[in-house]
Amino acid sequence: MAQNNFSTHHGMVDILPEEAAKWQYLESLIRDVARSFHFEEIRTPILEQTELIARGIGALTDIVSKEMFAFSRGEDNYVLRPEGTAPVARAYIQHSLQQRGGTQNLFYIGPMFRAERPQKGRQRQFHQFGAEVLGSADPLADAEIIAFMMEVYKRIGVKNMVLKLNSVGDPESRAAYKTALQDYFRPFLSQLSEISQARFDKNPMRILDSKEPEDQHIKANAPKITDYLNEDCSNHFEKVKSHLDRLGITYILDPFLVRGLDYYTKTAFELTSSDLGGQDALGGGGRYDLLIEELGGKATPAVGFASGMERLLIVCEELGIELAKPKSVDVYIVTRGEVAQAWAMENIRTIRETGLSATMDLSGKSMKAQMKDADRKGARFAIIVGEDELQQGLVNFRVMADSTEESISFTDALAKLNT
RNA sequence: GAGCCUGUAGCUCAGUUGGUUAGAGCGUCAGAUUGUGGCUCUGAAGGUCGUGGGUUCGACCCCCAUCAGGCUCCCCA
Repeated sequence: MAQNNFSTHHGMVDILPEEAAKWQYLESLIRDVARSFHFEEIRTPILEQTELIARGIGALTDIVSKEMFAFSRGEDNYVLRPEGTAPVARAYIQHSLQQRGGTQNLFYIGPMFRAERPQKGRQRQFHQFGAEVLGSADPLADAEIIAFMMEVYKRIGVKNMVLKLNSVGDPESRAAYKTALQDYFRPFLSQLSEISQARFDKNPMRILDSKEPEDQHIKANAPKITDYLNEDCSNHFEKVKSHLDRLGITYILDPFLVRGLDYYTKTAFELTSSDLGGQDALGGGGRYDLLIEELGGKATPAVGFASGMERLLIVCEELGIELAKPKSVDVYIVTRGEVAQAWAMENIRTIRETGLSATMDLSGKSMKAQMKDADRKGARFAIIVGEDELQQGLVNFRVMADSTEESISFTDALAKLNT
């Protein structure tokens, strides 16, 4: 044991081989869904300019005000990206992706960073997969994004999910609503929780999001934003709902659903699971028609979602969904003596070239130990060679499952492997 | 950032009111089987008892701090 025990930083974990196999499965499933929806992958840097995140997500949000991993180097300010949408929007502008024509239907999978206090389902480095449709104001895009998200969970077999849907309106609708909300809450101001009181002036909509017990009965009768939507927002919302109905995607309307990022307009949604515990959001998203303009691009309507990989894994664990079968190797070459080791090192390539997986002992263990290793690795066949066999031009070909073994040429063994 | 709970081998856990060399199962490695896995038997390795202080003749056990994890908030993925 080393004297210095290094470990991962607070809230950051290693993904060990058994876990990594599950990740590979989930990632490939997500890629399959992306392929069938014909969304193209985009990979953006993990470090972005701090100002991009602050401007995109909103300086007053929790993420920007207290959860960023940021540092400076010379003149430049770096931040580990806390979410994926602002970077994708930045890339869209930087590379003039609208020039590719049509809407840009993009997806991503990757690590995100937020300096929150870790707990189950919440880490400082976590992973999201998400998708964006950039360049469409049509409710079709909202429906497509939600359908994409739901398809991932459907293919995995996740149950007990609730899709919450709301519209947070546009600036005009929101201004009217904000006034109505403040008028409603003002008489109760002293009874509200401290947090909610602080939100009263700047962002009264967030009061609706409160889980503080003293706020619940007060907010229960608060005006609903859906009653304050202007005609454009209202029509949009109705069309999103009817598209979802047509797709057979069930949802519940949650007039108090307010998301924590400033850039949302119109559609907002969140997918929650009762199998998650305290951190119950599997994913969420919405429309952000003003973000790209805010970041300096041409006004471009867009909609997207983001989902947590770790939370998806927790849900699968809770539901007993098997994500990864035990990995096994096709062929294990067991050797005795240096001549045989050298022969194996050279000829294992031939097996691999046929498309089968093959491995051998790399540490000079006894044959018994090699056999045990072959068993542990789930080898279907063992090819056992020593100097005697090599002199006769033969190998021992063993079928592990039934322990049958025959002495044949390596060429014949190769033929048998592929039957 | 706040409150509560937990922290003993790689893993899951024992450890008697504080009392000598801290245990088990699983796993790992080796032997029984001088060239052959899964079962069985035998043996070995593996622990600064999360870390650092303090109390005490003596601390895995009591106290404080700290780190890490869990739960509830906050908030989100």
